[in-house]
Amino acid sequence: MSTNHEIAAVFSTIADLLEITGANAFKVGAYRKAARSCDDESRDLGALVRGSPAALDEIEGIGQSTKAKIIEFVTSGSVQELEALRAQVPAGLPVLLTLAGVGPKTVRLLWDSAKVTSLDELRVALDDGSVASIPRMGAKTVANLREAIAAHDLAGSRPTRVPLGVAIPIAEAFLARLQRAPGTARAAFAGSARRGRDTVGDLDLLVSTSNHAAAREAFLGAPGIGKVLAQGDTKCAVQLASGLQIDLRIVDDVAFGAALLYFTGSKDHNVYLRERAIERGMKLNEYGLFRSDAQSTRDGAHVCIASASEASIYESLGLPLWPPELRESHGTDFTQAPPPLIELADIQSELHAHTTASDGSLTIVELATLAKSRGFHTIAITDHSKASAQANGLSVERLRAHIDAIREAEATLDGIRILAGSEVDILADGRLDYDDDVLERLDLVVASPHTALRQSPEAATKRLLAAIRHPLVHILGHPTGRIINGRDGLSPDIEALCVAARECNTALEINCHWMRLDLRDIHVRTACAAQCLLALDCDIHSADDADNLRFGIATARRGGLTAPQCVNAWDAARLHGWLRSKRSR
DNA sequence: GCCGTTTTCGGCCCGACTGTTTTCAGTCG
Repeated sequence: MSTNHEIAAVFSTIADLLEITGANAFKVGAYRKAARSCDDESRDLGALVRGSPAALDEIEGIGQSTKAKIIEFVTSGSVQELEALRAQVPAGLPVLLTLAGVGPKTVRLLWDSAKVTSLDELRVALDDGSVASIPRMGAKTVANLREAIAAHDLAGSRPTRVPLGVAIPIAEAFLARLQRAPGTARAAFAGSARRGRDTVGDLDLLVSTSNHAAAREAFLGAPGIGKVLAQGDTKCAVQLASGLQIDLRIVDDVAFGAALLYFTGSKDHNVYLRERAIERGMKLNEYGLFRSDAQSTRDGAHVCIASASEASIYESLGLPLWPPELRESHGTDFTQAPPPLIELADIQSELHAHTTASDGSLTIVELATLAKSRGFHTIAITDHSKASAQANGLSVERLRAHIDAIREAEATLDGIRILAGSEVDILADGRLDYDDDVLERLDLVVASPHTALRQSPEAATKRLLAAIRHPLVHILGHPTGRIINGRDGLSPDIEALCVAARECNTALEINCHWMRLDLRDIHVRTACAAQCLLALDCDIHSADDADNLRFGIATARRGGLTAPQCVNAWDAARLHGWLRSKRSR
């Protein structure tokens, strides 16, 4: 776990414990926000404390108290206030907060009235009737508690967040149902999926319709639903058998923009917009932007200032329209124009693809045809190098023959450049898996770490810097090697990598596969600030992999990437000029 | 606990659904 995650966990735990003790809700919220900020911070907090602690002041939601605790944690390994809270609250209580429908008030009530201090004691208290004897604890609540415990036991080792690439197809299947329902005007997914986060905690769907009941029925009648969590006239929530929760909001079409804005978030961005509305004598909710003295419900739509589109609401608040991917709180100044983020249509080449020669399922010609069908001007064939034996990596002899085959394929196909490349292993010590005389013969070299992914941050930084600085390397492939919900991968000093990449004109890859998304969003932010080149590649092993580009684009946009900084968005002349610049011949 | 174009105190987004209640508290997003 990184230092940032550890500190976030400290603040999150403090928030949980404070909440159970009945502390001021705004104080609890401040700790939760501090936790989010630490998790989202791209710089290593440990390094900041040791190098430039004043920089902590720039982090949104970090004030004097939380800053002192960050320093305390980094220098001593613990936080006194957390230890003091732990002494007050039984260790087994916070887990009760994770039960569905159970919040701090309920935990406190169970603790005070039934002497419950752990999940096991709650089970006993439910069985012996002591929970049922508590005021306001009726039969239904007892049943819900039992179910929540069962769900908690079942969830067990299941990751709580679902990869974007798994969530989006589910969202789109639901949207297709909603779009077929009578009365539906518009349907969209919102929430963190629309903001393009690499994983989502749940799915947020929105439908505008003249027939709320039909939309609700279409939603609740979808296959795969394990449990209905809520069903009202404007809001429904279900849990799929897989555990994924899906929330649906149903609104009239006139409020679609306001609802989309509200449901897209982030939470912090909603608070920002709503506070800005208040400052200007207005009120913002999911039905629209209203004069603050006006009726704010759906019935008051006739006096609303803006509601049909997100753009109209931003404009009425005196703000430019911000893309969903940037609606987070990183100290962004939302009064300024957002950067012109890269789009799917900007991508003109694929520079990381595997054939049947190593571990891909397509031939050279099939890959080239696929790239051509996408309107690309260039595809690079980059099969694995010899060290990746598990992926049938190519020996030098096989690589030589492969290069010939690629040249031959290019001669037979019009309208697409086919580059002879390789995804070369970066060995644990930073050396590459082919000698320079072999690399020199390739049009393009992607250097990637595949093994020794648990080495120290220092060793990883040294290893990756060597690859970035290698004069024959064009792209550093999936730099950390992380697999979402699978392995953490390397934790190199990303800022150092970005600075070196800029100096050497080497691109850092955003691997678009939804299991990787590596670099991740916060790393891309660092890369954009350092103005180094980035590559957006699908690491194609089969035809479907090309569809992962959207996920990489989302990650790139979250990092603030614009087209000129992405080598795949360059026209052929510029791209090939850059590739040749790393070859002496 | 954080924050500032009505600043160093006094605020802090807003609404839906559920369960247990005869008007609301708790939870959630």
